[in-house]
Amino acid sequence: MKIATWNVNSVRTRLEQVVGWLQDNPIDVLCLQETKVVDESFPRSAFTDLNYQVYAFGQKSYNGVALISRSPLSDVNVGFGAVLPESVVGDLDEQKRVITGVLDGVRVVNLYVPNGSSVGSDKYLYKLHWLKVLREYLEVLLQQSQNLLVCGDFNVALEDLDIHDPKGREKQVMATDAERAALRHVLDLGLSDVFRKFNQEGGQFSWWDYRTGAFRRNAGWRIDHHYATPDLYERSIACTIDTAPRKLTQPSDHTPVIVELSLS
DNA sequence: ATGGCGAGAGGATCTCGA
Repeated sequence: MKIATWNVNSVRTRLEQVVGWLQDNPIDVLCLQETKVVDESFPRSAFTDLNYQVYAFGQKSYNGVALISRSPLSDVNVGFGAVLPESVVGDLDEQKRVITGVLDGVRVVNLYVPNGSSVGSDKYLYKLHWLKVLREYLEVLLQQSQNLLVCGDFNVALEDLDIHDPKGREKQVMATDAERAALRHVLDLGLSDVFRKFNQEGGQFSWWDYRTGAFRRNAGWRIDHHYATPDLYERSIACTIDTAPRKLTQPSDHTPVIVELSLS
């Protein structure tokens, strides 16, 4: 089973590239983030024409996640509110950042973690709170299934190895100790970074700023991740970053990360 | 320290991303 995560920065603007990539890479589930479109306007037919199923959870202008799956998914649900009480979720589901479904006994959780804007800002505090609630959310999912693949745009670089230039990173959003601690607390539930099982090198990134020619300089960050529960982690046989879409004209600033699981 | 670039909404120039 192959699953990919890709922050496309508007699925409508990127539609031709996403469909083209899917034709070249016929994977089982494609997890999209930053679709930036309400569900009624999601370009479904572009995917259903390729015999993929579409499950979308979007909003106007911002955020938005979707699952594009070759086979129908079971038990699809959206938002933290699907499993957590309103007293915990509050208004967090107003931003569409969570969608999940099950394929062949694997629960795929597709996340778009808040960016956090700048350290100490309201959005930064929102991000830290969101990660706290994420832990509670995954804790409930783990009671239902021992096979979780949690992927998406985490907007956190866990190690200095995941940043092209970690100098001054403690003042930099996506790399502060508080963000790393919040994500590690989530992972302490028993989730492991599949990419690092196969690759311990630096210089391996999934996002490059549009500005200052960052991609040409490989001045990137590895912030798009696949995390797996122990059995799935054991069964993972590859995890790769495909930089090809980032080289196209008018690209997303992120590129796909693909995981392969051997479930036989 | 600041801005660089790009998308969406709306119809000039904002907000937001990371």
